[in-house]
Amino acid sequence: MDNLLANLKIKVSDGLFQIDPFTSKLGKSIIFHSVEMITELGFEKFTFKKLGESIGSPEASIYRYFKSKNQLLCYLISWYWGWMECRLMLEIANISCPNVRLEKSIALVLSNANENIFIEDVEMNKLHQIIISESIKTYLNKDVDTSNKEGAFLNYKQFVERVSKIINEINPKYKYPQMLLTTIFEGAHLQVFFGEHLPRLTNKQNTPDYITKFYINLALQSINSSI
Amino acid sequence: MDNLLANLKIKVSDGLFQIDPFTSKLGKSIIFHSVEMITELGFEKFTFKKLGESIGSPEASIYRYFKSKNQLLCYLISWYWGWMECRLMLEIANISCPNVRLEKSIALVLSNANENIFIEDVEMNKLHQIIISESIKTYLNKDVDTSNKEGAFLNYKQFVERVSKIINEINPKYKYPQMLLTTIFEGAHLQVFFGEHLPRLTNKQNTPDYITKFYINLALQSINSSI
DNA sequence: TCAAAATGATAGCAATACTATTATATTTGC
DNA sequence: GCAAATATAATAGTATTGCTATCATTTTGA
Repeated sequence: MDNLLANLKIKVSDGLFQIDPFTSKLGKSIIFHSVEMITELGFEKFTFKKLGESIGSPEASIYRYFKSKNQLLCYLISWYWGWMECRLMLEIANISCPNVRLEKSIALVLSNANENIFIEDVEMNKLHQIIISESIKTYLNKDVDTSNKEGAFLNYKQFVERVSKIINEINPKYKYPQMLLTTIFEGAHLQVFFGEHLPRLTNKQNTPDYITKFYINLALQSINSSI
Repeated sequence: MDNLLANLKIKVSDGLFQIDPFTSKLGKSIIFHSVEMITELGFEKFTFKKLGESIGSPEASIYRYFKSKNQLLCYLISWYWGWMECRLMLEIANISCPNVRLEKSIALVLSNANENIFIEDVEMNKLHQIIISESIKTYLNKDVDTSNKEGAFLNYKQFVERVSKIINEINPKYKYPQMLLTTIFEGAHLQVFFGEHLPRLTNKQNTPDYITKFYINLALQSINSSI
């Protein structure tokens, strides 16, 4: 599965970089080390200066690839969702039952906690941690409309779109597929975080897939009950 | 209703300030102007220097009340949830049916968009906007455990706790009340934001209360369906 | 092989997030 | 009513951040 995707170039909107990082050694190094560093320090304490030191390149060189650390974060997150869309296609291919496809889609969003896949040397596990803790920061700010125009959320929107089509197969009259899905995806990420840091805000169980099961139930009930 | 709460001091954990802002004129001015300014600029572009200028006091004086702009944000958000808990108590008092109480609780979380209430001169409408766009930033970071120990999330936890007790009245065997509620509350805030900035990630309707209705349905279905 | 492109080395700059010091008001307890 | 305590103002300073600019050097691809 990782081998298959290893030959696949994940498309990211060209408003999210100055130079495509996967066209050079330095660019790939920026991606690799930024994932490591943001996972370790968190986005607030992460700086291009520190990144430069860890890469062994000057800060200014990084700015040739990404005009700001925000743009880099947007890139990483978009890249993640591009990859998730590929995984989704493989995961639901040749499965006729839309309910099963939906279940697999939801499980996929939470799957990175269990397995670990490397793409272009990047530990996708760590990128998943970044998605959980940092992705919301890319849109919950005053520059959201600009980022949106630059295509920052395209891959995420496409992912949501694809799954929402499955919902419409199950129940063509269901009116809120996107709303339900973003509730579930963002909620799922949040529950992972709460489980680790704010347990009173969740209901952590011993089974590793309790979050997945909870949201699959939530989804199916909502979709099937409404007329 | 605002008159009633006007005489009520909202309790905020004392780890969230250096000097209680409601004990002095300058402190109140900090609260008032910070709400105005964070709403307008967003948290990232908000600084104590700008706040000082708008108040007419030096930056250093603000640091005597709050050790950082993060602490101030935590204070504001905790104060909001303290106020919401008061509103909740009033809202559900003397209502015997737990389903109705739950419905009113969920509606309450989204109510600030419609009405506007002033507490201590603060437009709670604007504070609600801050909750929507900024509150997640208080916990999605590497200092979350420290903030948690300082009591930053106590008022929110209490609010969730109270509503989760209503869920347990409806279905004592329901295992995920906190999980369901944080999914709904955070989701509800997010859908408001998406409706304004990222419409492809939601399903905006013409009716003003479509989000409320969606989440009330979601909640009741989930609670009643599980054994 | 030679020009174009990418990278490195270095400097600089305005803004941010604070801390520290001293002077001046303001409140308060007696 | 007045001294003492406290709060606030005025000012300065510092390390870091988030960039931009310049020029030398290395790499590259045609």
